[in-house]
Amino acid sequence: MGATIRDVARAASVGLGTVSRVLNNSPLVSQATRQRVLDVIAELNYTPSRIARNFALGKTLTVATIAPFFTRPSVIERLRGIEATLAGHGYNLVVFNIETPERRESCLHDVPRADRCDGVLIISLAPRGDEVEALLVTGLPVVLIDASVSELPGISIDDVAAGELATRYLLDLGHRRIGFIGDSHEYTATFNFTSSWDRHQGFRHMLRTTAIHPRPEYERFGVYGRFEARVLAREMLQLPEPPTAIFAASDTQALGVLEATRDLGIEVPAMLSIIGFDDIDAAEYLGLTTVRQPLFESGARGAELVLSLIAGATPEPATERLPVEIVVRRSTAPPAKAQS
Amino acid sequence: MGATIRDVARAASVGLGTVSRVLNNSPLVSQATRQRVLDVIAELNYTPSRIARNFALGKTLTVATIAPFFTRPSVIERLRGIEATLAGHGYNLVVFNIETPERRESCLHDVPRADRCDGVLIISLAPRGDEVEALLVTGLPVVLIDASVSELPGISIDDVAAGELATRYLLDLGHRRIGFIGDSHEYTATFNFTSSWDRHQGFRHMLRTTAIHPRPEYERFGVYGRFEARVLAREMLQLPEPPTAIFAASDTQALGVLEATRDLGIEVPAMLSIIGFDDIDAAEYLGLTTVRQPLFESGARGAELVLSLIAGATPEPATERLPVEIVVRRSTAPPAKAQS
DNA sequence: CTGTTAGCGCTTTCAA
DNA sequence: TTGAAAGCGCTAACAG
Repeated sequence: MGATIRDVARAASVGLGTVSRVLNNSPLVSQATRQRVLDVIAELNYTPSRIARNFALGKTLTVATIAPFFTRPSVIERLRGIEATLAGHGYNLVVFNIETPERRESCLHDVPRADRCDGVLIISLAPRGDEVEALLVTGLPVVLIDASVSELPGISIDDVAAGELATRYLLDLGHRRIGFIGDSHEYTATFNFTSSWDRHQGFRHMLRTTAIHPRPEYERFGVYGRFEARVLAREMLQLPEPPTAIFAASDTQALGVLEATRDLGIEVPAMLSIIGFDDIDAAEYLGLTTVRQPLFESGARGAELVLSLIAGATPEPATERLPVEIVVRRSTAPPAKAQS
Repeated sequence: MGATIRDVARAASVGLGTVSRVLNNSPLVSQATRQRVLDVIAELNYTPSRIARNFALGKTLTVATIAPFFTRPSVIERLRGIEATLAGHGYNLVVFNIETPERRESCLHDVPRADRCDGVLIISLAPRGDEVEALLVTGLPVVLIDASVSELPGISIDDVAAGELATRYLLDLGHRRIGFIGDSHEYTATFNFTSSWDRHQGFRHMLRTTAIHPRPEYERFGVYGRFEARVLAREMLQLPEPPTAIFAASDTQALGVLEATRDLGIEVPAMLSIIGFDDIDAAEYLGLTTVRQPLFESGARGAELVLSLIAGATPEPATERLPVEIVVRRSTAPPAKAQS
């Protein structure tokens, strides 16, 4: 509780600096002295003060993570990855949960400051032009996870390509009437989430490539969440000519679609194929076919990246792409009968 | 980036202390001086260094939270509550995710130290005798959330009573063959989780009170999780004389039971009533009857408590009990036919 | 009301 | 190899 480096120095009859040196494993200490100091340290049950150390070093040994909606399984999984690697390097993880646009602003503005943290991780939120500027000005290492911006380093997947992948999978199965359920523009714009939008781009592109006209009634957007998706899916499935397959921008939304089929007595995959995105635990559990992205790894990799930047690496503002893959389970199958 | 309090003092031609005073809203500054300083601060775009401030104050402005298994919905909800109130008070939340007994040890040992944080919150883990001692010795404010120990302040519900409540509800519905699915002792002992155990105690007690003999085959325990619960439930439901109702120690486990009924073609609630615990989002969603406990509030309240202790309140080592209530939804009903 | 000064506990030159 | 000394930027106690 109370011993300071000075107490140790005195008790070991060495200079203050020497104690500091053994603390920091400096090679400039004789074996004998080192041992003596070590003994005294143990005896006094001394532990160097982290605050004092940080102050002297001008560092915080802390990485701040700004994340929207803790409650989303994908966010948590990434946080787990971050926490695990940070802990392995003696860094603290301080978290900021964003649930309103106001808080997004204030966190983006206040958190990235050298006296608060040594680096910052931002999950799923793409900073806007001026925000990027502000971030850059701080000089602090910033890395984006699940978002990308040309001026900042990031870890992400290629959402457009992943959207194409999912769509192509459905197409290859023989589906031609394919629906998409994702986040509404108004909603994503508030926070500047980009993944749902990108996946939708991929969806559209793949459809066009296959000479299929996107039908507006097959594309519905709402606030992220199971409930909202369920409502949207219900509407879509009650169309005179409903889709035979639905691509949901996230597993959570796919679960909503699944609920809708249950509400309507539609058999999956016999009458409707569903593909989700993320591969959260529940997906495996419910037999949902989905596009798997490395969630935990994205966090771990992002943390490694900030750590290396903190250690002095030059910030290469490139987005590192992680691989995705389709995990086929029980929610997809060829359509009941052929159609044009 | 660079301006220090000294720069401000110089530019405003005042003493160092005066700047500090306006920074800390001390009333001992004339309005005129204050304004001048404020102007210079704005002009220089100065922000006081948090690290230096912390060092001078001997505080960290940080609360550490030790939580097992981020991925559990209940843990996340509590964390949300903690984050929200901490943020509202300018405190940082640094989190530690426990997924192994080793990490439990090391966190419990290393995290609660004055140079790391000003207070600590521990979720769902009850420290053991010697651990409590060690905690007490640090002199740091420690509050338990969803756990209780006589020497430490805590926020919790009365799990035994809640277990009785759930059981009584089933009993009142007319059920007599009631099963229980909870965490195995080996599992909870590793981390020293206590809630499942306590709920089981309540279950047993209420059964006895009603003169019903607990049947060993109606009580199954396994590692926490949907999958494990599903397996256990399946076994239980395939008994020659299966229970007509099951009380699961958590909603997550109740979901597993629900899956089991689906596997077996058992109708809920016609053939089997299910009651869960926690009232996580999915419960409402799936129409699961459950015992609701204030998750978010427990975090918020716990955070308020540490904050008050940090502010100097005397640590009253009492467990504050939060209320629980049964939320009746579609997974419970009277048994199909009367039985003794 | 306000300026000055003495640390907080550690790291890091700089000499020896 | 080692000791001594100079801060890191801020707060708080002490004179004015």
